[in-house]
Amino acid sequence: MARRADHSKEELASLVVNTAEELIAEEGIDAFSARSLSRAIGYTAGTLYHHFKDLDDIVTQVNTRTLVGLARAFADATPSSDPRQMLHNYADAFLGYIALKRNLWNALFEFRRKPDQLVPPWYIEAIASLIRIIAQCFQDIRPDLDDKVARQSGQLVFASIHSVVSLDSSGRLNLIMDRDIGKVVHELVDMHILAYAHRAK
Amino acid sequence: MARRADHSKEELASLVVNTAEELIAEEGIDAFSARSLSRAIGYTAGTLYHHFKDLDDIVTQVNTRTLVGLARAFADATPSSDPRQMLHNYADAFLGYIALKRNLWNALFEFRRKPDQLVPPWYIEAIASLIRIIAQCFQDIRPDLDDKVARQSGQLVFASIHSVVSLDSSGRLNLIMDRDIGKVVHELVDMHILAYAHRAK
DNA sequence: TCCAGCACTAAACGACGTTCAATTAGACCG
DNA sequence: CGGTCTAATTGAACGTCGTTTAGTGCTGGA
Repeated sequence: MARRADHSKEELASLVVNTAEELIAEEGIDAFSARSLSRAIGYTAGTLYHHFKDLDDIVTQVNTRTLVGLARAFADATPSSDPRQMLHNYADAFLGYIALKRNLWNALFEFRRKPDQLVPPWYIEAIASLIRIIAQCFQDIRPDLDDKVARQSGQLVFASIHSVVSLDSSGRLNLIMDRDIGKVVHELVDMHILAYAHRAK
Repeated sequence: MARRADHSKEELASLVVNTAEELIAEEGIDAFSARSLSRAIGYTAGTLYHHFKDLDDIVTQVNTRTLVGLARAFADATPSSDPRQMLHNYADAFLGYIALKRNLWNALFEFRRKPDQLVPPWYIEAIASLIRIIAQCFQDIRPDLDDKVARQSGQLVFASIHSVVSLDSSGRLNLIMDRDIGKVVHELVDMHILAYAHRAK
């Protein structure tokens, strides 16, 4: 066959990314493949490669959406004037978002790009902006401390929570602990708050 | 061909696991395959399946060795009478071991077993015993606290460090923070000590 | 209306994990 | 020693994967 009038270049591109997102969300990243995706959109696998560099390219676009969605979830977190409470609210926003998009979140960290391939800079920036939000809470708890310290705490708490969550999503949290993920995350938040509040000036 | 006198059943089994360990250590879990392993030992891929259930079975045996090695590294950690210092020494033992066996450590957490497959119980026990060692340090810092709390702190610090290390090994730590893994791990330890020391009774 | 160029397909490549019929070397028995 | 049974090993096969490419025919512009 040859050219089809079914979709314009742009329509096809967004059809691909939309369908990829649905497939990953429903079946998980392991069941996702060039062939299953092309089958789902009614084209051949080869067609994907005329519109995208490779599968990584497609997954990366899906991942970007996932990160944007998390940013929105943070923005929608229950407000509070107490920075400690706010940290817990962010934690809940995080937990809620991930519960909703488990497979998509896993794709962000489980999908194996080719060895040398470097992470797109807007990934880093998207995460950095989330960490800035968290760091602001720490800053509010102890305004006398250097904001470098607050940023550091923000990174640490984000990394800690991410790790626990990803252990949980991949079914390996019970390798390390026997408690519920929600409990653990809030314990971690309390821990970081407690440590931060007692830091030497 | 048929039966060969090259190796006894036991010899072949340990040849397989030894070679698998070497291959994973050198090339990483991604480059590891039934075909590359069988090529390395001078047998056909089919032969592997007469001695092991599947590849998962082989990787699991390698992973068990990795865990045992980590336990030994903990046992060999620099002793100290100060429990806080000791926690840092364990952290260094952990970092040192992983620096040495990066690919093997990644295999433990990156290898994707089939969906339903459950983690072997001695995995969990091996990790639990490491956490007990860590929890003991916490207990020593504040003997007045319940030992449940100490265990909980042990789990949290283990999970946190594990996560940061695995983010680092998979090249994703810089998604979240810009600092050296060693620095980050010791910051985490300090944070957990600080929080633990200030816990309400 | 014609044609160049583009979008698309189908087939192919070399990998992967896994299975299995066929083969045959070694073990055992008489 | 000869025969037979057993179990270890092979090689080919199946269906999967990501990716490439030659060829085909539709479509937009002249």
